[in-house]
Amino acid sequence: MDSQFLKKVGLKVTLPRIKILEILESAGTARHMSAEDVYKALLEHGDDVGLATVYRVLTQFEQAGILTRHHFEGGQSVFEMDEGKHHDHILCTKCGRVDEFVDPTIEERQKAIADKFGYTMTDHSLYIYGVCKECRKKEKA
Amino acid sequence: MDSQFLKKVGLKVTLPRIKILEILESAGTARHMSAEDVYKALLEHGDDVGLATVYRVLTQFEQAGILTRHHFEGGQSVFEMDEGKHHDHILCTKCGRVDEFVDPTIEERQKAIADKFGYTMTDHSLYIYGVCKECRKKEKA
DNA sequence: ACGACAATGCAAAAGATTATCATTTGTTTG
DNA sequence: CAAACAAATGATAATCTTTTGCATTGTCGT
Ligand SMILES: [Mn+2]
Ligand SMILES: [Mn+2]
Ligand SMILES: [Zn+2]
Ligand SMILES: [Zn+2]
Repeated sequence: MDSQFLKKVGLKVTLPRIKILEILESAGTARHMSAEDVYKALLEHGDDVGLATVYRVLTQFEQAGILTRHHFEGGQSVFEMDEGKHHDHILCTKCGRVDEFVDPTIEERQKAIADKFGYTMTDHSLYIYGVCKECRKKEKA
Repeated sequence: MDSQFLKKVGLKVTLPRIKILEILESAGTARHMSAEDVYKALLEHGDDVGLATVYRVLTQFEQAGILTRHHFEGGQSVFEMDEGKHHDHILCTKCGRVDEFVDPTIEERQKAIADKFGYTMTDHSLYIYGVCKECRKKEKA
């Protein structure tokens, strides 16, 4: 949260890092942001940070465990504050809406599958794609 | 399989398309190939096909339902012959090994989650990442 | 305040994929 | 079978996202 946090993970407390943290923390519903999203948000706030720095800092935050990186369909990486609790995502392919969920049964089954194939599981990614309720309404109209 | 298949889906029977089909069909264990992989395989066979054509044809085959496209971690799209039966993947992050599985319980739970959130599910992708047995052995040594 | 070293910004580079367009090839027709 | 037309190809340029090089600036412990 505060900048002492950065020191703790071995990163110097710089203006770009503080600003980027602020953006991510105050993102609200738009928790899932690409580097470009973060960059634009910074500019809108009047903070002039280079795009390359945004990329660098996001990667550092990811390695420090502050952020989680996702690979939604469509190319760019998206990041979100790591709130400690793992979750997966369901996305609307029409409007880009994102919802989060955790399903203990699925989590458990994944581990079982890894075991069965002799893998030590390090990570997994599950994305469900579909059309949300609002977008279905619009389509009918 | 044969080239009449191409006609059926509205694609002209051209040399590049036939060659690319052959590569994909005879891929064996290396079923999952990137455009670059296919391109290199063609060159090794002495078939001079342009990289742009490989990209175009793979996309066309995907749209025709002959191929399935996946987004494994690491940037490039990978393709595989569509054998009709859906499956998910578990990958070794050390050696690139890929295994395939189907878990009815997970499939079912995904549908339930989509319902719960009011989505009409159109697709989903599940990748489990880990270290395979062979690679664990090597690490210990 | 000083100095060592990390961090930044800009521009160039890289990697993957798509678009452009002149030329070639496949398919249809007579 | 050859002409005619449209579709497909290949070389290259362009795009998009992300990374890198490097000179300059900023941070932090002393
Ligand atoms: Mn999330
Ligand atoms: Mn597969
Ligand atoms: Zn929607
Ligand atoms: Zn392995």
